[in-house]
Amino acid sequence: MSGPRPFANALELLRNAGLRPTRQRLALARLLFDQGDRHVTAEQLHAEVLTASMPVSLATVYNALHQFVGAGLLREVVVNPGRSYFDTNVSDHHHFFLEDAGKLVDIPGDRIDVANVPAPPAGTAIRRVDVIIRVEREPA
Amino acid sequence: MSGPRPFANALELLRNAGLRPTRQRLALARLLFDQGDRHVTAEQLHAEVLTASMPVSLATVYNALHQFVGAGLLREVVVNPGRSYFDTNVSDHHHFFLEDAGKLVDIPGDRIDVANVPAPPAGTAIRRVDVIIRVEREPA
DNA sequence: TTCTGTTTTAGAACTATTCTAATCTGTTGA
DNA sequence: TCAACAGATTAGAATAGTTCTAAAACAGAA
Repeated sequence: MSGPRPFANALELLRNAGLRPTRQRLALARLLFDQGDRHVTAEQLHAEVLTASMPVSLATVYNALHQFVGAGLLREVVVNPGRSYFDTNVSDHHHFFLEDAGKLVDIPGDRIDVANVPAPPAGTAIRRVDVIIRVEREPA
Repeated sequence: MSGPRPFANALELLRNAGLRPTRQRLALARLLFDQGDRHVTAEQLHAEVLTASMPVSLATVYNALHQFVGAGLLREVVVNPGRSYFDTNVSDHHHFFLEDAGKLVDIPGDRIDVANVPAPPAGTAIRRVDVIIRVEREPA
């Protein structure tokens, strides 16, 4: 009865995804989905859930993140070698990547046009189009 | 006097980039630039240079790849967490990424249109726009 | 409750990459 | 030509992020 959430609560969200609503997954789902759109790394989320006095192991954080991606609740964004971001916004959109700060900023799908996409190589089908606009601190 | 190369030879290419033309860098530059456009990982290039009976340490391969990127001879493409690709095509273009095979395929810059790019966040300037079209083996 | 399959966990293992400190090499200038 | 020095290379250790393993804990069904 308060925020604009796609599901009534984390429990229902997990049930809909066919994931058993364990304490750990509930805690993680709440952190991820009870705020607006977020871009988190596994380490960040792990730190948050520990701070929230709900100890969850790092392995479980990774497991849950991947299960959420598999269930379409989360999207993995790759911008940096050796570190994955998980995006709670799974609608059609793209990203600014602030290289200095290591931060992602959403660009709504309708705020950018990608046209004339050539046909994919023979025997393959397009799964997704990712546009990443890398920005840097403006030279003084 | 044979192939279509942007520089007469690896030696001149390194000199122009302000890099001392050592044996190792010459060997790597030849492998990278004497063929057409390539997308290699550090490990792949290391394996190639060893096969070519010119032992070069992995650390040197990484050093050289980064120096080549810094000199604008190479471009780093990030599509996978935990593995970098280096692209010898530094002109304006984009990529198909064949997820099953882990292969990159160039899309010439003029074969795709990215329009209406929104203004970058305050205080930042666009450094590069990357379009990655992820494709998968066509479902049978 | 008890049972069963799933989930969680600590810690080890793994992969890609970077660092370190010693050795070597290319270039410069005498 | 050669000495000297800055820069480059190297093996191996170290690091970061992630995945794996095997054992213990748990959720849900009966």
